[in-house]
Amino acid sequence: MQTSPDNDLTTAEPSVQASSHTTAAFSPLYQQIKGFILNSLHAGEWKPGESIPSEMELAARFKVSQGTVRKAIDELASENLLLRRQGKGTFVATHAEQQVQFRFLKLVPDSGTRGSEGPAQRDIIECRRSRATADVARALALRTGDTVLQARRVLSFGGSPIILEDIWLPAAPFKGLTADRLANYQGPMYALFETEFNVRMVRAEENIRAIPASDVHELLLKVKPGTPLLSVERVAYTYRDEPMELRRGCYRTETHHYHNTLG
Amino acid sequence: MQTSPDNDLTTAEPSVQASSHTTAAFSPLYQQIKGFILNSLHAGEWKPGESIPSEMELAARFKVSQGTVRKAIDELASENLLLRRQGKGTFVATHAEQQVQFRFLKLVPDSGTRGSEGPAQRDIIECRRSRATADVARALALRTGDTVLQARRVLSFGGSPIILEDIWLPAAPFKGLTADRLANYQGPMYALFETEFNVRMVRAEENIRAIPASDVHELLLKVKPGTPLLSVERVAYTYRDEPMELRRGCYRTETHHYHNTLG
DNA sequence: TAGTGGTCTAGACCACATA
DNA sequence: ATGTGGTCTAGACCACTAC
Repeated sequence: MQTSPDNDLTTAEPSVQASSHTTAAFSPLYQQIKGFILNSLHAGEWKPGESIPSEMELAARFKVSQGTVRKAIDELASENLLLRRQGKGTFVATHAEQQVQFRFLKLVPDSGTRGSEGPAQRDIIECRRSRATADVARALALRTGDTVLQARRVLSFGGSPIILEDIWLPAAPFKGLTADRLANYQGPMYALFETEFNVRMVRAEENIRAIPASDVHELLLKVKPGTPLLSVERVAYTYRDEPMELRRGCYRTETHHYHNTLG
Repeated sequence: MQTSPDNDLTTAEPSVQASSHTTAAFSPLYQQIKGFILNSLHAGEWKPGESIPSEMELAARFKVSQGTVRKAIDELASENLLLRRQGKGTFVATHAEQQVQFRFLKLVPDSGTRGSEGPAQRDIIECRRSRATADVARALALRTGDTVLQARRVLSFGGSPIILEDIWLPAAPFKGLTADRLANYQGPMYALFETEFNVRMVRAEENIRAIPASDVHELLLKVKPGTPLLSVERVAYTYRDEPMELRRGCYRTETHHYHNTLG
């Protein structure tokens, strides 16, 4: 069986495991189901916040048992791509929820919890289209000179400027995003990407160093030149491991620290 | 059924889910199995590197189906406490394996892979018994003044001193560990803890900041005072979430960086 | 050949949410 | 009352490892 006519989805259905010959191309059924679900997520068929079909329905659609679908969903849930809610259904994870609001921001105040300082203040310093330099292009899998959107902003907590961030986005996937829209948007930036451009950040890599503050930092973060700052370079990826954002942050760590858990 | 006489284990068997009344004390069978396995690991019944009983045997022992045991083991494997090897069995994870040698060290060279600079050199600067200060006691869940083992060492890569580490261990669980033994031991420190003291580090929390180098750093890391360094404070935990090690590291980040993955 | 973990199924019952 | 995900079972077959 390759495809079934009663399947209303436009994408190709995963072919059922061929147990007649044990070649190297073997892939477990549940992995194929998982790949199919990933495709649908990537295609935007099910949007962040929405529910996906029930396990029973997916099982019927793929002509496998509920347990096999369950195992595929289990893995996607453990990767934070899906969210299971007993009695309600399985939902596409989103950055818009309060819980996962700061899933990618590891800087926390030394005392108190996040948010105990009141709401963060965000000041856009700069926002424009530009050309990718060699290192920006490499991080975003572009070519040098390709158009990118660039933004610079300062995040303040408790009235003090703590974070200076430079952000680069590839222009193509964010077609229609104006500097103005970015500057005026209130709310999590990753939520904007989801709702307006169907770009969901699912994973990120960060490289961290200690660097001395420059004149720019003195101006924007109100620190003396030479003050040690945490330099955090982040590349965020979407469903298919496509790099979609480069972010370079400079964190003041006199009153905050970067918290990490090692499993 | 509470316990069965044919169970040869000394520890209490998990009581089977009481489905007759749905109280708040409900806990799934597989969670109880998981707890039992955790107990055995904590008690040192199965040692790091050894295999645990097969799924079938555990299922028979607990009088549950293989699938229920499998789910318990699945979770423990995903938490890196157990390691499954198809055809061979399930093994207690260990820090002695080459793969997971540096599971807790996130500092990597900017170019090349870890180890491309040749083997790390470790120089013990100091190693002695002392009394816990207030902050050390708090981190290790001790009382101020309790005896701790303290060590200071420098790690060099490619001939350059990169890391200065101060390590504190509670004296009680490491009874018999002499400063001499620590200083002369070759190999991963966490492997020594496992084999000699049945203390396995399964999890750690790190708090990171940027700090200026002091005179001590100038002496031991060969940097100018004021040079930004990465300050990494780590508390490592064993099976029952007991804090067992406090480690304060200062990393030079001119040629290395701290790498982190955000899920 | 035997034993291990890995996949898959079919069906039962439970807990939770909603109508 | 119905539908969802959560747990548990019993059994089949496959893939890998070791003897």
